[in-house]
Amino acid sequence: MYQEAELGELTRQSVRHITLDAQTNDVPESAVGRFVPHCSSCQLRNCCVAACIDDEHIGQMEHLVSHWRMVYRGEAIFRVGDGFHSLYALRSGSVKTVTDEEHVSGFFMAGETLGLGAISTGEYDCAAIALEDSAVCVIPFATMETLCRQFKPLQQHFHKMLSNEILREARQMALMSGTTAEQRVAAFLIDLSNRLQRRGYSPREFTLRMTRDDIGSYLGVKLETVSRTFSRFRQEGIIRVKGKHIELFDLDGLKSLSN
Amino acid sequence: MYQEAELGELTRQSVRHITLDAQTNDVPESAVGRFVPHCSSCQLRNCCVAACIDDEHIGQMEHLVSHWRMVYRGEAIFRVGDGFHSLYALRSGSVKTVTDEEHVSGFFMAGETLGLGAISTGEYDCAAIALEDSAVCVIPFATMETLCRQFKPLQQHFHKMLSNEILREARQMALMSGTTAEQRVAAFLIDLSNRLQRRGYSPREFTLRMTRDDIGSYLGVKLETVSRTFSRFRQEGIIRVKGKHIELFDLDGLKSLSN
DNA sequence: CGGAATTTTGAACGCCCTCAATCCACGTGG
DNA sequence: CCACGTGGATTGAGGGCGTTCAAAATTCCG
Repeated sequence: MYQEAELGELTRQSVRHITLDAQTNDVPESAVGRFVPHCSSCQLRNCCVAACIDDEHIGQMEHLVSHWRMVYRGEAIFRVGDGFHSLYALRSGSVKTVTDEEHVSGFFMAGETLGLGAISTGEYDCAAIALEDSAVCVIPFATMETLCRQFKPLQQHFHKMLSNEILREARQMALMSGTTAEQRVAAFLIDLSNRLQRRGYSPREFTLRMTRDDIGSYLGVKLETVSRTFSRFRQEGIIRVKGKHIELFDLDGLKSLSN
Repeated sequence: MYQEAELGELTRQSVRHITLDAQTNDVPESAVGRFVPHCSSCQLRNCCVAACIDDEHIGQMEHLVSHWRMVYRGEAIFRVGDGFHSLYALRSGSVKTVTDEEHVSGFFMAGETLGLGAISTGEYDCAAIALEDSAVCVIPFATMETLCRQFKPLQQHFHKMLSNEILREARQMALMSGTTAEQRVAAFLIDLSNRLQRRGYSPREFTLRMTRDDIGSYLGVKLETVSRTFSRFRQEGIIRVKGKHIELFDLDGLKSLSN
């Protein structure tokens, strides 16, 4: 039995502690939890920023995360051009990143980190938009650098996180160069399936949190092409799609299509 | 007056010091300079790994670079699957990176760093092939991490280098999504022009070190399309191409075409 | 329950790819 | 010095895949 892919327990039991920010923008500001979360008891500890720290030192990592924050569906964690001060570790929910020119550059789920592209310029190069109600841990970057100088395992893990983002994008570039729409859509579904499985969800049945337009933008094709490809896969008995709900009947078939 | 874009002086005056590696592979091994290069007197100091270090501490950075190495045209600095131990700072010449599936993922010139994608997995995810006779500084990664824990400016600069690579690829992905072949080729030429200008070369006239096939793979189009686009630009009086030699008559025109 | 947003499906078009022939630059050897 | 070979570049013709435009169906959400 797999757990349902929805807003995690952790965030919900803390909702009563939320304090609303007084200086709000014209845009409705998200609720902000001012209580420091506990990495040591976090369910995501194994796949998150602190994945490298052993039990002995995990206590010292609590300083890494200043607080956490709720982001409701459609709201932005950060926008293009915002000053960069923090990384964001996604605690629950899912998020897309979008460039200035409306190009979707990535989809993120629990345990993954947002904002790595902003380090070099000092401002975010893309906007991070919640695809469903989500919770993020706020990691002040200055603190991260300080701790990285003190804890070698954290430093090494952080370097791997950065490098991994480079790899992810390199793979995406290769995918978008010289492949058909069918291959891209198949690879997209396989990728989602893998990442959900690693988090304890079913790899064969899940809910797409993004629109066809988002998927198309991410894959470099039009939304109609995504829809048509889904339909073709369904006619071939490989998948079942009903709106955002999707079932993968033939994972191996999809994998062979993605090459 | 711009200097000619060719093998730099620095490497040539050191050629007499080259010692050939005794344990060579079946592949002819490149010459290896065993003498530690001097960052403090390097012409590339401003754009390279040690760009962040002030005069007071530059002496301590010499330990960062263990030695340098010649790589002749067509030779590999590293290959896919090779164990990752070092980063490579390109000292002179130019290099392309190629994935397993023959996809060209990047072109590099003097001062730029190769191998950042290998940190996360411990092996290189692409091959680095010299497009002309080139020289690279070898930077053992363990040393880099140690020095990053000791020198905050170096740590910050290194993080920016990693982040910058993320940005570069994100821009490339955006370029390859929803743009015409014409826009891609124009953007490619503008990018090359900018990077050459920053290095003191002419932004309006230079030599393409890579083939049309390389360019096409990098941009996600076929080599014939690259050739045709060059020809069209020439007919419109925007550029002049003769083989690998290229002149950009109308930089502003190209820039407006790339959007 | 109602209206907007999203998705699906159809038909025609166009950009880029494929296949193929020719041309050109360059290095090699006769 | 030129003939020759080879890899790269150019150009043409035709076809296919994804786009564009459009309309209908469905889903989602307040």
